[in-house]
Amino acid sequence: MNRSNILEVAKLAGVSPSTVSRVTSGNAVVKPETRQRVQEAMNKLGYKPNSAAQSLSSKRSNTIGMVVAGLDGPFYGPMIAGVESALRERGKHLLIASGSGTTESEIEAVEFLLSRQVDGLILLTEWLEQRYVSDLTARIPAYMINQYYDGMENRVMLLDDVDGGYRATKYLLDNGHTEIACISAQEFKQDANDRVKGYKTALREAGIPVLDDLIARTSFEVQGGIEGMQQLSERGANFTAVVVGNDESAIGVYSWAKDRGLRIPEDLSVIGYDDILLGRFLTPPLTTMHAPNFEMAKRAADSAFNEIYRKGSPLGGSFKTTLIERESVAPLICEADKKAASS
Amino acid sequence: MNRSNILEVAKLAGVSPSTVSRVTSGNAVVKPETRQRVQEAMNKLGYKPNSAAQSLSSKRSNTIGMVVAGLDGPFYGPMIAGVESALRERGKHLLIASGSGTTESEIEAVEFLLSRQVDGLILLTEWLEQRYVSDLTARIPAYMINQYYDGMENRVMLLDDVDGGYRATKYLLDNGHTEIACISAQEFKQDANDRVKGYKTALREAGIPVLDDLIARTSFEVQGGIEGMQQLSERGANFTAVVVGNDESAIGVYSWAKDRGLRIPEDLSVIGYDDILLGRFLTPPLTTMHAPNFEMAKRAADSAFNEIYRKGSPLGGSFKTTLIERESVAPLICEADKKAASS
DNA sequence: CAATATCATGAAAACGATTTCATAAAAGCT
DNA sequence: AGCTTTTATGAAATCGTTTTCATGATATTG
Repeated sequence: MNRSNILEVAKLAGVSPSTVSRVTSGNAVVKPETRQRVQEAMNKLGYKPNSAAQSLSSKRSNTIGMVVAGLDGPFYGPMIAGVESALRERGKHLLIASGSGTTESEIEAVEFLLSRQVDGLILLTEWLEQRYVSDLTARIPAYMINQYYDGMENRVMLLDDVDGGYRATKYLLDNGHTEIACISAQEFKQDANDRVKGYKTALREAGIPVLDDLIARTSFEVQGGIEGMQQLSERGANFTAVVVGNDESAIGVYSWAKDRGLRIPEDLSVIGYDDILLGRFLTPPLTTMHAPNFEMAKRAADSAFNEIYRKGSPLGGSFKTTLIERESVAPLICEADKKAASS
Repeated sequence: MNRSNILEVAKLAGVSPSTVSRVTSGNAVVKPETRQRVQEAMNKLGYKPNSAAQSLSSKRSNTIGMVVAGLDGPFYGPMIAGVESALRERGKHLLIASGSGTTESEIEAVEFLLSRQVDGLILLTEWLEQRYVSDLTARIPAYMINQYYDGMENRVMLLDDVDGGYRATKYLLDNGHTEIACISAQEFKQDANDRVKGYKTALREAGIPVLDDLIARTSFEVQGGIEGMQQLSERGANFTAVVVGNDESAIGVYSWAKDRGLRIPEDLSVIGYDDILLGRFLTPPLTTMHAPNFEMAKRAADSAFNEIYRKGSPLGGSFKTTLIERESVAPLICEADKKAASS
């Protein structure tokens, strides 16, 4: 298979193995004509460096590990794709390990990757604790997507969830709604909190009092949407629109509404968050805040590459959502007013 | 980080490095009390074998490569999860590379993995050609999921698509439908062909003539469903139910139907294939044939492990779909008849 | 033009395991 | 008890690179 090694190449090119190594790794000066000869020899032999030997010798695995919280969610795909493509472009490898909804499983995934001597880590986790992550970053460069930890601002790709929540709510306000509910995930979730924060800000800014009764904290799953609506309705809350923490739970809201004979958007306007593939095919198509997941993942990978293999400085990033207008939000009042509001 | 090496462990345990190696790799006899001592030494030092050194020395990477056709589809997640979990349980690693809808990109992904010296390959590809795959399997053990290639029966995890297509159609027939259309993907797709084959068999068996006008071959994407319906309608075909090649294109059918004011299932019964997450949340929830993707992927990994690391013989597998009854199929005739048919 | 700085390369020592071969000790056999 | 087989271990070679150090050749400088 990979028959030829660096010695054969060296012999054929009439140089020493060291020189061949300098050519392949690219991080040393080689006289152009020598490089040329070596390259020809490599082509002729179909030489590919043995990566195990490279890793052993250089103490680098040329591999980045990625830990994802789970693999069945709708947005892990694009994120993995983002990291994979960025890394592959640069000849680096991606090792994936997935958790399964618990802190322990995520830690186990991290340790598994660590034992494989990855050069860096990209974390797309949900349950890791601040303390653990702090310790971890002392051992290895770790980049986080959409999860904030103290003291590592510059290795975090952060979606501006406050802004996202704010703009989602604003869109509803602009459509004439004033009684707006909010369903989001648990209090210990940073992103959930931020989205709620944006929701509150938008309301206050519009001079509308924030009522705790209109806020339900459940989870980011389909079931969370159902439970959220359940809670709101048990409290006897009145609202014409709801800002949902993510698209998956918006599906739950749809399902709850259907069971109750509530029409969307006529009886209830719904705005989601994430922009998952399927939102477009719900009935009605879901209006949502698009999260640039692929881009964030790509940036995390770029950033990791840059710091780890190019000795650049760590580079975080802040990303904004974009409003995707579809059909789950209806203006509360007449057309004329709507135009006035959006202008 | 991974400070300690095999020598330190050996010294602490009072044995030779060879013996430590025999303990860690587990494939040699070591006296129980010696093993015990070595294990204690390893624990005390927190020793983890350096996998690069292992690979270099043993000419094994302990890594299986997986090539997926893309990363955004709804079923890659579960499949990757299946492979990942099976491999991790056994201490092996998973390297992923993804294609992007072309033969070249898939080949590139394979070669990338090969250059990383993976010990085996799991292929979840769509565009690789018979010839290439034949050559490939001469170089490295490769397992296929849901894709059949000549001469490698025993390394293929095959979903019985003929049976699936048959049963989907049968279900429609049992519901009293006799004018049943079929939408599936291109002729060069094995799985698409098989599903159509099952459809035809069921029809014939029921004494219903198979009409080419009722069969549209487009693609397995949402757009494929839309185009399929378009074609059927342009031909002026009459039908009360449609067997769709997969759930994604069923979404297309839904969308086409909605645009035309066609109600599902009152005006048109639809049955899908795959059982993607979102089917449950469509309006109406999609009746479909569940494909055991996670299990197939897991089995592929088990099989690869067994052959590659345990010198077992290659092991293919055949899997059956299960009918998931939801609400997109309605009996064509009265309730009494339906009961009679299903009994 | 000598003295010095820079460049391009080679020799050889790691890197940390696995594995073959040899051998001493223990067990089995007649 | 002597001989053979089996079992458990160690010594040493090996895997294919990278990298440090040394060195000869070139270029630069006052």
